[in-house]
Amino acid sequence: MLDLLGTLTRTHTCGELRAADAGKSVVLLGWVNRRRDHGNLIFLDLRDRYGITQIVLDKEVGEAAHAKAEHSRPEYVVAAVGKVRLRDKDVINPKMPTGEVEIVASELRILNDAKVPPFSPSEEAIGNEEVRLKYRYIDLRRPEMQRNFEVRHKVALAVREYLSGEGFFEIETPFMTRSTPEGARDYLVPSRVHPGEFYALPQSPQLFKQILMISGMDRYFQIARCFRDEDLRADRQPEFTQIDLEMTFPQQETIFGVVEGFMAAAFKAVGIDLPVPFPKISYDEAMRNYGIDKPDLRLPGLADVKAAFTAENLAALVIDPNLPVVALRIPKVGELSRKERDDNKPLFDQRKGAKYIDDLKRLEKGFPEAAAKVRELAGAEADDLLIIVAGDAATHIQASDTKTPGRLSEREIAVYSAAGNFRVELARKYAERHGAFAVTDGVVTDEGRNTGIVDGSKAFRPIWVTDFPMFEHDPETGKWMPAHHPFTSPHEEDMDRLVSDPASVRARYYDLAMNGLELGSGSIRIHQQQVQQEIFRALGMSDEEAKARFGFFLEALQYGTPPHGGIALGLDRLVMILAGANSLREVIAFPKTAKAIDLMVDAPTPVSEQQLRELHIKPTKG
RNA sequence: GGGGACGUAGUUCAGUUGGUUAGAACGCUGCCCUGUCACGGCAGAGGUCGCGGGUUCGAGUCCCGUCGUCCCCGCCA
Repeated sequence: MLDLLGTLTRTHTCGELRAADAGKSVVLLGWVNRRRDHGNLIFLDLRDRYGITQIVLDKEVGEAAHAKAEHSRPEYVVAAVGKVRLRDKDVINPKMPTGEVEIVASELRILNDAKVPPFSPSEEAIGNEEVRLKYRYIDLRRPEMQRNFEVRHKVALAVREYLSGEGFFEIETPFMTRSTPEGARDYLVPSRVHPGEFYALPQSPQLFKQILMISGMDRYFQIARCFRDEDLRADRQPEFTQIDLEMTFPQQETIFGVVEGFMAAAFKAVGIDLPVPFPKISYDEAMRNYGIDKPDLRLPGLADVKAAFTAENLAALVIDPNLPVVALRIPKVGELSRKERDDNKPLFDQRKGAKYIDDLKRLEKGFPEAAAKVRELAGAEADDLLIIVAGDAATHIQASDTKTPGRLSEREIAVYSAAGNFRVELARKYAERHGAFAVTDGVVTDEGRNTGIVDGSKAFRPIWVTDFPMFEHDPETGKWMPAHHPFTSPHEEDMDRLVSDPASVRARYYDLAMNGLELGSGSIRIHQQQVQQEIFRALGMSDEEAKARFGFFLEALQYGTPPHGGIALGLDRLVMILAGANSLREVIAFPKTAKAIDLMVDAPTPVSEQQLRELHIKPTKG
């Protein structure tokens, strides 16, 4: 028989009572975390979002309350009425913030019972994610998850406060909008009123926010839900949240300043000092130094070691002398065994004509001078893992190595990115040995938040990546594709080469990367209608097609569009980094599986014939 | 669309060369216990070895298919 709450009111949370509260009469409400039954003496650990407090049920103090405790079980919801008592010195629990006190309960009410849960929120590690997602309400009771959502809340709040203080208005844009197929696939919403027609869920509020600039809103932001119907990854969910902003009359640096401001504020809100401004690197430099456009600065970059080899050396090693020769170095990993090297083979992408040398001992035997020079150029310590990556002279691959002065060729990029990806894979695999990733784990702790600001300069390494190429060449279609989105402005001094030499055109486009993760992208937009049309043409889009897809926008551009620009940052990814999590699912309350299923509500599902008829939809399958 | 890992009790996992009645820990149930905090002690319950088919005298174990979860490539302007 369950008890009624009646007029009982919570006086304290389960995390706040301390020695100074001794003697107070209190009412605590929460879930039974654990029960320790000693016969005539029972301990209940009562848990809520704020912590755990021990309740003592002594048969001699209250027989009825003691009997209730005998019947209570983990996850029962109970009310404890009693007095705060200082614990004797020898039974103080130093591991708990409330460990100096306990509640001597005179009354215990069982407000609700609970089935035996498939796993306990009091367990440290739960492995089975399927079960966690199905019983998400139990999973979310775990202190770790509650902490993650506290971080998420604080970050979002700090961003809002900061941007508001900088004059940004938070403005909502529609969820049901027009399909403008660009990059990702749209989620479509059928219209009942307009047979055969569909709304689309926004992939981002891109065009709306640009139109808000045309509208003279000056500074806009939104913590916006976005939808993309693409395959999932650990860091990609079909619906996700972006910190989206746009402003009128910015220079690139103006936007960097705003982002650095709210990032610092967000980190400060969870107790971390994030130094500003963030370093900057051009796309080309990023490729040369890290082999990737989202560099992880927690580990050393690539070193150019071509100078270590003579032409004869390169020929003997079957290395293409016209392509880069670089060394990747991971500290403290040490020399790899034969077996380890074999195991690592699949981690290297050999498809694009790159090769690597990971047996430095053998290189030292055959080419002692070159090997010594490589070590020197790479700045390698004795216990560093050192691997050389170069172009394979024996592979003839179909890739353009036409060189635009000042830009990297496709083949050069292939070698750099093979090295860069290998570096990332190995760094992840040997994370325990080099220890550079461990710092982020547990930086956001209760201790950190309570004792002041922690120095985050080593654990969190943001970097701006700038000057991306405007176009990418698609080898399959032979067309030039926008490297990013087609509303990005080219550099003013590159404009005249839009048609004559598209590969050399730089975009006023920038990414913010942190710890090897792309946190966000933005750009200075095109604000002149003619330029926008030229870009569409350069992309092989006819004027008619452009008009059909973006006519409303091209029209809007003609009514006094100010120069404008902005950025969108993934809130989920940001919180994931702060929480030290390795999946977005840890920081999204109700996420989807890799197959885009919600295991708790079981979505998607078929719908009734009736619903389909009303929407004028006839499925071809199922 | 492709590659890889995994799937055994509620949970985490073990299960040898294919061989008797499939095990452990935690959890769960009952009894005992007044200072535990991962309480302890005794007793007990709990299994379609993901599912389907095949090979075999015999399959958790081998083969084929299928489903599910995770990771990666493609994809994600």
